[in-house]
Amino acid sequence: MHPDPAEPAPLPAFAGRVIDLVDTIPSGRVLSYGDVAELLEYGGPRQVGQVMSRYGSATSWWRVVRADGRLPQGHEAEARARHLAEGTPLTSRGVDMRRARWDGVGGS
DNA sequence: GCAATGACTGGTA
DNA sequence: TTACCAGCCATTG
Repeated sequence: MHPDPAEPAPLPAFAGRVIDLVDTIPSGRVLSYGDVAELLEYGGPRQVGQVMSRYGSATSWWRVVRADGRLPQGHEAEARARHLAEGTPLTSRGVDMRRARWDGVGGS
């Protein structure tokens, strides 16, 4: 293989997968951090959170929430506004996981 | 190479 | 119901 000198994005392998998957989440649906790690068959929820913290701004980060439906720590208000605009099922706590959780396959 | 970090999770009190 | 604790594991310093 030839090393490509024009590679400005030395992203960690995991980061690229996370961003790609998050970008695939349909509007109005969400995944938990643990779900993302499980679908990627790699790492864990903490690793997904770290990727979002660093590179999340480049994708629909608000569609990734905590397993209990709470919004990302430190971005609750902003995420909430995004979900309201997309029509995501919400509860008083955050996202209604029973209705908004995406299975990663397209099944409603 | 080693130690600490973190947009987490599930279980227990 | 809420609050706290230990485990988790790639990435970063």
